[in-house]
Amino acid sequence: MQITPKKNQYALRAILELAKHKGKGPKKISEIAEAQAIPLRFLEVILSQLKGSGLVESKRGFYGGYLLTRSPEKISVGDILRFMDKPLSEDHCVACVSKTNCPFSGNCAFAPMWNRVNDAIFDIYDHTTIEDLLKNEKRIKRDKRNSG
Amino acid sequence: MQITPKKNQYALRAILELAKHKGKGPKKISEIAEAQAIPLRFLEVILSQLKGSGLVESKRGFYGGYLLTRSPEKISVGDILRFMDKPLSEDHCVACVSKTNCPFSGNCAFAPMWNRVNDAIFDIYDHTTIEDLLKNEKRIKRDKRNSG
DNA sequence: AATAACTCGACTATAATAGTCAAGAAGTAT
DNA sequence: ATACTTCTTGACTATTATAGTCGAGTTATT
Repeated sequence: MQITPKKNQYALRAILELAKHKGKGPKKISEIAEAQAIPLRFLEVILSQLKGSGLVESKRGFYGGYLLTRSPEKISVGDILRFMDKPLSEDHCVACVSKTNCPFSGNCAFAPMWNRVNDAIFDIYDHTTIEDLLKNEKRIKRDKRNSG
Repeated sequence: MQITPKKNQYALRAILELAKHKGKGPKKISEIAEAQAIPLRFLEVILSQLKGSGLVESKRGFYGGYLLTRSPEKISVGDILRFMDKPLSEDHCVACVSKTNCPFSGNCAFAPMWNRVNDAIFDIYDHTTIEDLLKNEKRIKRDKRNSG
C-alpha cells in the first residue's frame, strides 16, 4: 500500500529541487523533471497546480522557470500534501472518504482509530520542513563520500 | 486519500462482527455481510483469504459459518492489516512500493520521513485490539441511548 | 436426498491514478 | 521585428489497482 500517490511525491520532489536552487533565480521545468526523474508533461500539470497553493511562482520566457515564494524552512511537507489533496470534499470520513454513503456514519467503531492515524501522519508531515529534507540529502551524500 | 483499501476495512469489520458473536458458534457469511454492509460475494473472497492468517476458521454445512480462533483482546488491527497487505514483496520502499525501480533507492531524502510515518501508523494499529473496537461500539450505543 | 453452508479460481467492471498532447501566450535575445 | 524559449491551459488517453461477480464444486446437517 502506497502512503501517498505518486503525484504527491512528485510535488514534494519538485519543491525540494526548487529549494536546492534557492537564490539562483527560476529553475526550468525540464531541469526539475530530469533531476527528479519525473515525466516532463506530468510535472507541468503538477507545478501548474501547485501555483494555486502560493508556495511557488512562475516566470515565462527565456530565463523563465519556477521559484519558491518562501524559504525552505518555512515550507512543511504538510503544507504541500494538504494542498495536493485539497479537491476532496470537506466533512468526509478519514478512512472511507465518503461521509454521506457510509452506513456507519456517526456510529463507526473504527472512526477514533482512523482519526488518530490521520493525526499521527499529519503530525509528522507538519513537523517536517523542506529544509529538513535538504539536510537529509546532504547527510546522505556526506555518508556516501566517507564510506564508499 | 484513503488510509487503507476497502477490502482491508471489510476484513476488519468482518472480524469485528465475529467478535460480537464470540461464544455463539459459527456465524454465516451472509449474516456478516448484511450486518456490516459488505457485498456477499466479495466477503466470501476476503474471509477465505483471512483463513490463511489463522485468525479465523470455518465450518461447513447447515450450521456452518466462520469463527475467531482467539479472543478479541488478543487480535490487533495490526495483525489483520499486516496480513491483508502481505502479498506485496518484502524489501520495498514504504512510500513508492517499488524498491528496484526507484531512482533514489538508498539515497532518498524522503525515506526517513516515510518510515516514520509507517511506524506511526502501525504503532496505532498494533495497539488497537478488536476488544477496543467492541468497547467503542458499546460506548457509542450507550451515548446514543442517553442523548437521543 | 435435499438443502444450506463454505470453497476455489477465474472472470469482469469501475474508478483512480498516471501520463500525454497540441495550440497558445508571455517574455528574452539578436 | 522576429525567432526562440519558456510556461499555460484544458482536454484527452492509458494503465493499474481495487472492487466486485459468477458458477460449479465440496462438505456437513437434517
